[in-house]
Amino acid sequence: MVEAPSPSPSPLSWAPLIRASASRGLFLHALSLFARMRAVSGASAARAALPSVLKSCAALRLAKLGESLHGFVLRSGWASDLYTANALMNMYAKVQISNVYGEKSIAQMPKSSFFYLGTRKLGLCESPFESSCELSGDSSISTSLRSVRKVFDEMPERDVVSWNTLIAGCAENGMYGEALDMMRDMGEIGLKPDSFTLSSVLPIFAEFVDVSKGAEIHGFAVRQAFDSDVFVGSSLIDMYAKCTRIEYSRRVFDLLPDPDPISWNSIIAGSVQNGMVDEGLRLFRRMLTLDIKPMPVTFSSVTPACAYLTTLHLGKQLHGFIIRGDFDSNVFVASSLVDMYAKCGSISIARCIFDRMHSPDMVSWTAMIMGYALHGPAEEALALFQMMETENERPNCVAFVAVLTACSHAGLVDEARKYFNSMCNDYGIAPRLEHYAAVADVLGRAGKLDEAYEFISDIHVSPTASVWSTLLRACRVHKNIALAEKVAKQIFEIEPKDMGSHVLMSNIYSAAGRWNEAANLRTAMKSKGMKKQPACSWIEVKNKVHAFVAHDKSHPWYNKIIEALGVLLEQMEREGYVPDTGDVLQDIEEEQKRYVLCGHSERLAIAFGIISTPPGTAIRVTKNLRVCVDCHTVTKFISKIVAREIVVRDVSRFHHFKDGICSCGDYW
DNA sequence: ATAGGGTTAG
Repeated sequence: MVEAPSPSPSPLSWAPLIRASASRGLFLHALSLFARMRAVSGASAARAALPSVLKSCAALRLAKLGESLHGFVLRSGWASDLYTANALMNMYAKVQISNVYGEKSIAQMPKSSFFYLGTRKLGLCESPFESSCELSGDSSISTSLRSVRKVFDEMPERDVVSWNTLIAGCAENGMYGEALDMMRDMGEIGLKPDSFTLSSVLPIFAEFVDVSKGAEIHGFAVRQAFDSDVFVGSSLIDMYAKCTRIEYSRRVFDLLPDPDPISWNSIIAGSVQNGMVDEGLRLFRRMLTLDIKPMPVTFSSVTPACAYLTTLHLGKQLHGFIIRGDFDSNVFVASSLVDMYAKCGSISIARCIFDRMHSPDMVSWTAMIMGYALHGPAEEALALFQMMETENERPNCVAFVAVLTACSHAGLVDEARKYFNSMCNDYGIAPRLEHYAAVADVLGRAGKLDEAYEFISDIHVSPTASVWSTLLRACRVHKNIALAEKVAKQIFEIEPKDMGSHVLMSNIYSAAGRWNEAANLRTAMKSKGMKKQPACSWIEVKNKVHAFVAHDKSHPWYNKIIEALGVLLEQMEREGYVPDTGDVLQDIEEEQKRYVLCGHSERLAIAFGIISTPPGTAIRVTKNLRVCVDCHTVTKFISKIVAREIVVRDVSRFHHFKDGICSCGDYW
């Protein structure tokens, strides 16, 4: 990277050399050249090279060197130079400093590291740079920004670049109001916002999910013909995607004359995040066929699609790509892999990847803890949480969602209370609905229904239907009809068309033999025009996904599947299986109910898995609803009869069936 | 010469 020093160039030819290095990304080389130049020529020769030198400093995040260069600029009286001042602003926007310049006079800064560099062996940074790096905490971010502002304020003249640098600095530091005010201010003094300005402010509307303001910017971009700029285009795509207007994102993308890898990533990430995972995968494949090189971010955007679909074979293919591209050390990529393997049922592979990460961040820890929470071994989840705390990683609110979910899935009442209190008191995190829901769930499931009711009633923000419905489910388990009715009333007020709760309540009535009320509820559902989401299960066999809905005869193997189920049913009945028809909502004869149960989609998927794979192969099925009680029992029997491990992922967790036992301990 | 866009956990 660093070329052998050539004979000293004449004073005038240093600057172009330095500029060339910086523009090729050889920042360290640019700094070395600058140091050599300082050693052999006077200060005035440095002037033309300063913007590139400051840029290199910014790129390498060398705060102390940047400050001492600032001192050099002030002492030389070049602070009024437009390009130099712009570069200074940018430098402060990129590095982290601990004091605003001026508080400790920058002009008096020691002629430190970069003069020292000149006498060192030219080459890679050892001490001068490492010791000059400031690795301070969050509080210094706004400190740096105040220095950006100060340079800006003291400039004798400013151009669009000066304004854009300040606006971008504000936007990146969450000072959204200021950024937008400044965009208006620059317009008022006659400087028109350009494509740089727009791509800096558009993420603000993405963050605030303000599509109307974002669309105003889009209109302006179209009128000024900035909409073919890839930077503006990518932030427009992202803005619309974050505002759940993925169709607009797509239009912007399709109109981009020359999308770059980041534009591709914006549309792929947007599609996946909006649930259009197939489209996201299609776009990813198209990107590969167009020979556009994927980047680490591309993989962290696509991998969640496999996690969502439970398509382990696709996920493994992506993992292969990632390893071949040498992206697996990227934290974002590794975290998405941990999550993907956990959600595809391979918790042990997830753990391997997690253990090999050099510096897992909060997202990585949380993905792993959530993985255990979903699979059942709550001890592992709690142990990891504790390990994380001892490593001085500060859990955030999502990490607590994960650990509370682990408690709730394992019925650990005391631990749930402990973590909830620790979150509020030790970490000062305001509990959100997800936290209340997890604690209410575990209380309710433990039979402490009244305590759960009080707990939810105490929530200061208004609880959503989903928080109450955890309690409704507990009421069903503990057969408390009075409380169930009270809870259902609350739910139907908030969410009159909540399907799951109607079904649950109707089941509660049916189970108690109160057929009239159950029937009334069903009539009400019909009159509200509610349609039950069809239950669907799918399974991967030989890298192909087979999907089943209840009583779906469309699968080519349907007859074989029913035949196999019949054989299994006979064996089960010999071993003492009695159908539990409590979950069958319809008011029909018992014999018909049994028939309904037999058609449940996960049974079709499991039976298909058994007859289409060699004996002993584990079977992995995913279902879009919760497993019903009877299917859970049946699957336990089947796992024993055919001596197979059966892994079922339903909407809330994984069930690992083996030898007639399920990892959830029949608690879900 | 100096400035800009996209990513992972719920």
